Order: sequence, then C-alpha cells, then structure tokens
Amino acid sequence: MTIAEPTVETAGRDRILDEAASLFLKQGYEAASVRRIAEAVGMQAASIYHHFNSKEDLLEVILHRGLEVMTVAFDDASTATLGAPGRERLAAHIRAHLAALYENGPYTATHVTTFRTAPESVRTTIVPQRDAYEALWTTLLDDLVTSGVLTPDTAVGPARLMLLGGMNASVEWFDPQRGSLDDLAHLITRQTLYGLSNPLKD
Amino acid sequence: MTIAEPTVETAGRDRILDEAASLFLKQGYEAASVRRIAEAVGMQAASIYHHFNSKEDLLEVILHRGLEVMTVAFDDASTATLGAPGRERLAAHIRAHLAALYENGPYTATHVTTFRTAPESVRTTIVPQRDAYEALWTTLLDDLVTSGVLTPDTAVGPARLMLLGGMNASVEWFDPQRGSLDDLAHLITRQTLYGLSNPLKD
DNA sequence: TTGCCTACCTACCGTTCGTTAGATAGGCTT
DNA sequence: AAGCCTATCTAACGAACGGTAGGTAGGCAA
Repeated sequence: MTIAEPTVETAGRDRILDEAASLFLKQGYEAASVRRIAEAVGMQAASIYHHFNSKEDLLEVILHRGLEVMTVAFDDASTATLGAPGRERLAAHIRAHLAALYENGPYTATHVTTFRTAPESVRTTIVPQRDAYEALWTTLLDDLVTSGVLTPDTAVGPARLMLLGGMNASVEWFDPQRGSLDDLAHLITRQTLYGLSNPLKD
Repeated sequence: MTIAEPTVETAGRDRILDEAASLFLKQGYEAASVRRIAEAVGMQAASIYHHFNSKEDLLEVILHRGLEVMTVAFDDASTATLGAPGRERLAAHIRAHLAALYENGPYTATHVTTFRTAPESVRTTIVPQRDAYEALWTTLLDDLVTSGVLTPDTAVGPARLMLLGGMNASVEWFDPQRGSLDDLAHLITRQTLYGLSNPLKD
C-alpha cells in the first residue's frame, strides 16, 4: 500500500491528518480541538480550514483512510496466500489486520476507536465502505467453512464480529513498542482456531 | 404515592447518573454536555452541581459504579458455581460479565467505552479498582489452568485481555433487544474454549 | 411558628469552541 | 516584470461550554 510520499503540495495536509488522527485516537474526537491539532502541526487553527472544510470533514477523511489501510492490507494478504492452506490464509489476514492497526499510521486505530461515537453524518458517509470491508471477511470465513477448515456449524456472522472485535480491542492493551506483532497475530490465530481448552482433558 | 419510589434524597441523583451514563455511552464524555444531561433529566444545568462537584466527578462516579456492577456480578457467579466443573465456572463468569454489560443499567457499558479517553485524573482514580477486577479474572484463569481445564501452556495474561476485550467489544454490535444474552454467552464460551477449527479435519 | 435544609431555580461569569474574513509573503507561470 | 496561486497569518464572530452566585419554595424539626 502506498501512503503518498509527502509531496510538496500535500505535506501540509498530510501532517494535519497525522496529528489529527493521533489526537483523535488519544483523546477522542470532541476532546481534540482544532486549535490543539493546529498547535501539534505547528500552525494556526484557521490554517486548517485551507485544507479541510470543517472538523467533521477532517474526521471523515481520517476514518476513510483508516478503512483504506485495512482494505489494502486485506487484499495484499489475499494475493500473498492465493492457493495456500486455509489456516495459513486466516493467519495472514489476521496478521494483516493487526499490521493495519499498528504499523501503518494511526488511521486504522483511530477508525476503530472513534467510529462508534462519531457524528451521525460522518458515520452515515463511512458505513458503506465499512460494510464492504466486513464483507471481505465474511467471504473469507465462508470459504474456510466450505473448505472444511472451520467447523460446518460455524455462525460466520458472530464469528466475524468476535474476531474483528477481539483484534480491535487489542488497541486498549497492546503496545507495538513493547510486544511483537507476530506474537500477537500468532496468539490470536491460535486462540481463534483452537481455543484455550485442554485437549487432553476431555 | 402508592408506588414504591426511590428514596427522596437519592432519586434526583440517580436520575442524573442514569441519564449521564446513557449519554456518555452514546456520544462520549466530551460530546455530552452538562446542559444536555440536565435536559434529559428535566432540570437546569446548574442543578446538576447540587449533586456533583464537577462533570469529571460525575464521570468518576459512573465509572466506579460500572466497575462495581461488574465486580458484584463476578462474585455472584463465583459463589453460584463453587465446586462446579471448571468449564461451568468459566461459562458462568462469562455470562455474568455480559449481564453486567447489558442487564444492569448503562454503567458497565459506559465504563468500557469511556475509560480509555477519560480525563487522566479520572482514569488515575479508577485504575486500582480496575486492576482489582482484572485480578479476579487472572485468579479464575490461573485456577482453570492449574486444574487442567485450560491447556498448560496458556498465557493467562493475554488470554484474559482477549476474553475481556472480545466481550467488551460486543457493545459495538450486540443489541440485547434483538439477540439473546444466553446465546451470546454460550457463543463466546464455546469459541473461547474450543475455537472455530474443524476437529474432523486435522 | 420559626428556622433550617434540601433541591431546585434564574442569571451570569470567563473560557473555549468551530469557523470566517481578509491580509500577506513567497513561489510559479507567462 | 506582472499576475496569480498556495499556504499561511491575525483578528474576530457568535455559540456553547463548565461552573458560580444567590435566590426561592416546600418539607421537617424545634
């Protein structure tokens, strides 16, 4: 995925997006004022409005980008594991979603933490794209059920929600500076597939 | 006046807490203004300050109560399953945590959605109590590992975070009006213990 | 009956909010 | 050199914010 190189004419805009996303992530959308965002960038609040029509607009672009990062990561994982065994494909997509959360800027993390309380007009705009991302996962899990990798009685809808919810919830406790993302991905993959139960004690 | 009412001196205060928690849950702490909370209760904004010292104070009481609801639910589940098989105990505690989220007012749900972005002073005050609740889960999971119900190589810390994270994440999609809480509890218990993998295809 | 206390009210404070208007400085195009 | 465009600035607007001061009505206790 190509997050645009800061070209001369977009550097200011991207700086604003970066700082705004970080502040939305840390403090929430309402608590992060336009003035504080501007201060983090190193400009005046009014200058933000040269690049964005409103604060809601700014949030919308950030949520959109977060979703784009996720989607690109998913598609990359799909092409990288074409024809691979089902469990490998699942592992790759879990790892890809976590990488979107922790390795490609604050956009995806901001998306998952901010979407629920975003202004309704923003949410409405984002929803279709969000549904599209969830549909990718539904298709993947459907495939895995059909090919017998997952139990035939898997309720794909709830399973998808729990898997994504579990991964997203990790933003509350996982620190990519201290923990290994591969370890986290492996842990989640393993727990999702096999659970915690002791197979020896049935 | 034949209807049993809350005591005179706490009715107003509890009404405020209920409405504030609901608004914090729906819109977030910053977005829910004192004036809107007061309007929902049916009083003037200034009257809130007869019952609470500040808006932060209000949030602190709500987060505290949310944690209390969880803790009581956990303890009830513990006493109800004393001596029961390990998997039953786990199931009961999962069901109890979900009941705290969905069946005992908006306090617990508000806690899990609001804590991360709460003002730092509030978070600092709440943290010890929060650690105590997590310690209850650590003890439970440790017991289950020791007694052989969970695999001996279970990493209890991450397992606890993922289980709680997964349950809490359900507030983003689970609607207790439409879905059965028992079904949800069963689903999470089953997926936590056994995963999604098809045991026939090994 | 007097006096106090609780639970609210009206009125208002200073601050911060998102946002707009208009100016300016520097670079690119012609 | 002239003109324009981009990115920023200063200054300010009205609205909403959290919070305070002081008043009042009604119940309860002496």
